[in-house]
Order: sequence, then C-alpha cells, then structure tokens
Amino acid sequence: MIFLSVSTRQLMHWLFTTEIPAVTKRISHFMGFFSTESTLETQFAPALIFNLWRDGNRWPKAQKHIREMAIPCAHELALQDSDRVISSPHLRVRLKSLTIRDLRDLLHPTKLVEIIKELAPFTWGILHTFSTSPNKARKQRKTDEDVPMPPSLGQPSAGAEEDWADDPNDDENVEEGEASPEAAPNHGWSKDYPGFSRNPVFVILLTISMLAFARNRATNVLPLILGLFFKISGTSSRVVTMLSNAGVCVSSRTVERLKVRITEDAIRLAVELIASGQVFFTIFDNINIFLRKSQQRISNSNDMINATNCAVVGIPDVEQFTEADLAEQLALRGQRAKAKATDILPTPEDDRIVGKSFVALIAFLAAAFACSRSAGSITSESFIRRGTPASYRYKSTR
DNA sequence: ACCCGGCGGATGATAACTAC
DNA sequence: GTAGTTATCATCCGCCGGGT
Repeated sequence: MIFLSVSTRQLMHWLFTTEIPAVTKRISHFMGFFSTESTLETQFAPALIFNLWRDGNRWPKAQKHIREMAIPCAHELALQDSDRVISSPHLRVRLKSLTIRDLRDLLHPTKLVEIIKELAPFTWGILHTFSTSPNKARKQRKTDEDVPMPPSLGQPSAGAEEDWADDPNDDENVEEGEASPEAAPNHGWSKDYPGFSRNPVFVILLTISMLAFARNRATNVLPLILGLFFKISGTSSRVVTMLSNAGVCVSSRTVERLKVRITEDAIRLAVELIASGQVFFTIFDNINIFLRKSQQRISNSNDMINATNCAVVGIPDVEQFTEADLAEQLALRGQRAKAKATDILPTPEDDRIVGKSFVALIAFLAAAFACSRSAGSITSESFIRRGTPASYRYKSTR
C-alpha cells in the first residue's frame, strides 16, 4: 500500500470490486459465515472489522458516523418487521365471520405478545431498550442497593435486540393490568421489571399494534379488543374517537358492529342448544340503563335502554325428554292456574337437597379459586350461552 | 376488478354554557 | 332574558381503499 502509494479507501474499494478470481475468492471467504466457529468475530469476519471500528477510545469522532451508517439498515429491518406484522393472519379479525369462541380466544393477550415478538423482533428489541432502560433514579438505586436489574438494560447496541429477558410467562397480567391495575391479583411482570409502575411488555405490544394499525387497518386484533373494552366501560364517544384517531382502538361504530356480530352468534348458539334436544332452562332478566336526561322543561324525561336479557343454560347430565314424555308434559299445560301455595311449599327433603347443593357449590368455588391461582383460568363444565333477543328504547316519564 | 370492512361525517334531539 | 354555540348521544349513510 505504501509502496504503491494508494489510500486505504482505494485499496478497500479495489478489493471489494475487482473481478480477479484469486482476489474474489479470498474476499468471498472473508464475507462468508462459518456457523461452526464459536464467536461471532470468527464466524463472520466483517463483524471483527465492524467491532474494531466501534472502538470509541481509538476513533471517538468516527462513532457518530458509524452509527449513522446503521440507520438505513435499521429502516430495512423495521420495514421487514412491519411487513410481517401487517400480513400475519393471526393479527387480523374479520368481523363478519367472528364468533364468540374466536373472541374468547382473542382475549388472551399473552398469545399476542408471543406472535408480535416473533414477527417483529427488531422493533420489539428497539422498543424494549427504549422503555426498560434504567432511568436516573433506577441507576442511582442500583448503585446504592445493587438491586438486580433485567438483563440487556443500558446497552443500546445494535445487537441488543436478541438478548433481552424472556417475556414473563404470566397468563393474565397484560389483560388484568390494563383492565383493572389495582385489582390485578398477581403482578407477575413486576419481578422482571423491578421498580416499574407499568408493564413495559404491554406498552410495547400496544405501540407495535398502533403502528401496524395505522399502516394497515386490517391488522386490528388489539384495537378491536381495546375498542370493545372502552365501549363497554362507558368511555365517552369523544374519548373513543380520540383514541381511535391515535390508533389505540377501532372506531365506536366498528365496536357497534362487533356487538351486533357477537349478539347474532349468541342467538345462533342459543338456538342450537334449544334445538339440540338437550335439557335446558332459561333465565330472563330485565336491564334498565339510564342514558341521559332528555327533557327537563316541559316534562321530566329520561332516555333509557330497557331491554330483556335471556340466558339459555343447558343441563348436560339430565336424561333427554322422549316422545313418551310428551303426553305427560302436554298434560301439565294450563295447570299452573290451579296451583296452590302448598304445591311450592318446601319439604324437609327439599331442605336436605338445598343444603347439600350449597356445600357442593362452596366446594366448586373453592376448587375454581385454587384452579385460577395455579392455571390462571377457570374452566367450567356448565354451558352458559347468552343472547339478547330483544332490546328496545322508549322514553320513560316520571 | 370488485366486494365489503371500516371510517368520517350527518342526523336529530336536548342540556348546558356564553355573549350580549 | 335571549340568542347563539357547544356538548353529547346512538344511529344512519356514503365512500375510500385494502384485500381477495
């Protein structure tokens, strides 16, 4: 190099652009990846060069420019992440074909965390570094008490996205923490992020969801769940509109459509159960919801929703009615008018059964509670299916 | 190319607030 | 005290554009 009086730049440019076979062979070897080697620097020679360039003690002024070189690569990685996220079938919900079963499956945000983490590892890593790196107070506390912090904090290097701590594998914390932070029974995530008042995993999940929803409105899993949650929590339409514009949730109108859809599905399930021949019972329940004061000057009127809720509950372990029972059943029709108080008077036998049922109910609740503490969910054997067959509005005047 | 999901805006009602 | 403006709500409608 000195003998020929060429600059390093000229030499490097020639090395990586020449067509001379003896040189290209060596350069290809230099650019190759050798997975059997132990360290990255021996696996991939450019990594060795890059790490030498990153020596801030030797070339402090160059560091700024070397980092800037990585920015276009970061953009490419972000675009790849984004493409994967918006084209994933797991993250899109089609309202028209949504069923209650689908919706129940969706209400497990832990699954979403795993899906998005896999689809967008780079973006997740960047946001993780952004949100979980210790702030001034935590750094101070760490030096004072030597509190163990999650790994990967405080090293925002380009390779940091791979080595952050595994996600807390707790079932409902993301959902619970979002729905009712005070009532959440176990803050499982807080042991992974000591000192944090919010679960960073949920924040990152929501961030990526918002970004993807802004780019492609069909990537709507989390916005749909959150929209439903906001709506049924009584959030005002202005707030929902604002959150919808920010990409947090779908519009109020879309939540209305979702409600229509799952109501249709609920009715379908109820009809299915009734038509199946299984023994069932129904519960009717009136609900009266105050909406707003609609008139005060002439009359005192309120707008209310007055609806009747109907639950159809199947009883699995009861013998089905047969045709032979039909005559007996039909003979009962109209007999209620002749009923007397003594017909429904509890007998000692009833008292005994109610007592046993009560004990059994307590036992079931205790078992369900224990189950929910260990497995994170209650699986009930009863088939409760609900529908809202009729709802109507009228103005009540008092 | 076409379907339809989702969005923005309209609608129609009244209470509450504000400027004059 | 009056007139005008703003806020609020559920629901309806037309249209854009993503996805098949």
